[in-house]
Amino acid sequence: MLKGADDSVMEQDSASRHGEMMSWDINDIKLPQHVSQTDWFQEWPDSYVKHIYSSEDKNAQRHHSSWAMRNTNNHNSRILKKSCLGVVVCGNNCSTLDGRKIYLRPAICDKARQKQQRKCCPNCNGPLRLLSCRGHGGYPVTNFWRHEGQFIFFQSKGAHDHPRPETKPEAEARRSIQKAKTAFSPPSLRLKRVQEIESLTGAMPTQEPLPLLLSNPDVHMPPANFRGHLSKSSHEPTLSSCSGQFPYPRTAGEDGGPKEAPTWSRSLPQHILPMTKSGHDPFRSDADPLGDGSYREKSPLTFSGSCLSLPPYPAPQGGLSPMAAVAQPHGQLSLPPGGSEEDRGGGGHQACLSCCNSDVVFNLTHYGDWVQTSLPSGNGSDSPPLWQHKVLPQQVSL
DNA sequence: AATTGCGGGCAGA
DNA sequence: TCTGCCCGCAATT
Repeated sequence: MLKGADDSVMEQDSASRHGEMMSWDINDIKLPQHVSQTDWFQEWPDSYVKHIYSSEDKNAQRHHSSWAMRNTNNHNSRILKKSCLGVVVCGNNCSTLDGRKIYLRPAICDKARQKQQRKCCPNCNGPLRLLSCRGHGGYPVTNFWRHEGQFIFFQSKGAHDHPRPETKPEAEARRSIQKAKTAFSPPSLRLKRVQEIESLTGAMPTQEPLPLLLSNPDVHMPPANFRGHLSKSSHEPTLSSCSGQFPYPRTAGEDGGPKEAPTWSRSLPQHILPMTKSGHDPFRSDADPLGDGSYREKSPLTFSGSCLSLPPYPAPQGGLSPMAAVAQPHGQLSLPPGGSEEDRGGGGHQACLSCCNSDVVFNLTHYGDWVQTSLPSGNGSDSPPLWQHKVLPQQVSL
């Protein structure tokens, strides 16, 4: 009987907690003031979810999202509204050799986005196309942020009907790579340098993380609510988050994420660059590789990290390195007929070096170098996970 | 150079 | 009145 009573109490607690967490709307005059537990920051909120973050949460303070969200004027200064810009895809719908799609992050600024769309697909040089978000009744998914006291209320309306774009750090890194590309020596010289380094080390040189976003049908993305089932104490320094799922846990049982992954989640881009540029970001490496605070704007020759590994040299069978896959300037690499894209990896490393865009190759190398070495504690806002290199590439799965 | 937030203004439902 | 969207501005990164 006592147990039954306890269960009843627990159920009531659960129900009240659920109500506390969910029975509000961002437009309510009065939002819950007594929140027993706040949520862990969600990088990829999707569907009609609500979250209550601590006002101490730096990500929440800055209204971050890994979706490309632009500010939208809703004529309400109390509620910040953002709408999704979708994802930039290749107009040729090209795939890399291992079947990945190109999913770039739309620039937030209109001007920058127009400029971005005039550029070419990094994989096939084809035109880029903005795939608009239409997940909210034909309109873009909207996110709402509202600061109330010690809490920051978040509400998402609509389910993204497009793949995830690369994250902001990835996009920034990609831009810096492109800058470096134009600033440095001509491709022929770079290629030579790559080959020289390879001959010395037996491995690709490490330069910049490759932020190019690719989808990999073979990579299973955990459901959107996966993160919600991680307990705060269960954070192993796993590499699973390298797939783009930020390993932030949410209070157990509070996940407001979608119950099912959207259909396109099977081809979600593989977010391979879990670094971010500021200390409040979950993947910021507090161990600045340079130790001088130059984390954000690294020299193209400095080491950085990501979670994507290159296969041991030479490239193993069955998997052209993502870099090599990306590095085909003329689109589909001419390959022996008959092989599937997944089968084209054999010798890809060298094939890449011999025929692909050496700029990209040069930037490819150290995917998988970074590993999460510590995990958030407390509310997660003060102790972001630390990412440090290096991990043997073999330890990192693609 | 790009992001972010704010706010004016317009149009359609 | 609400919503979506365009635009420009200023501060920040």
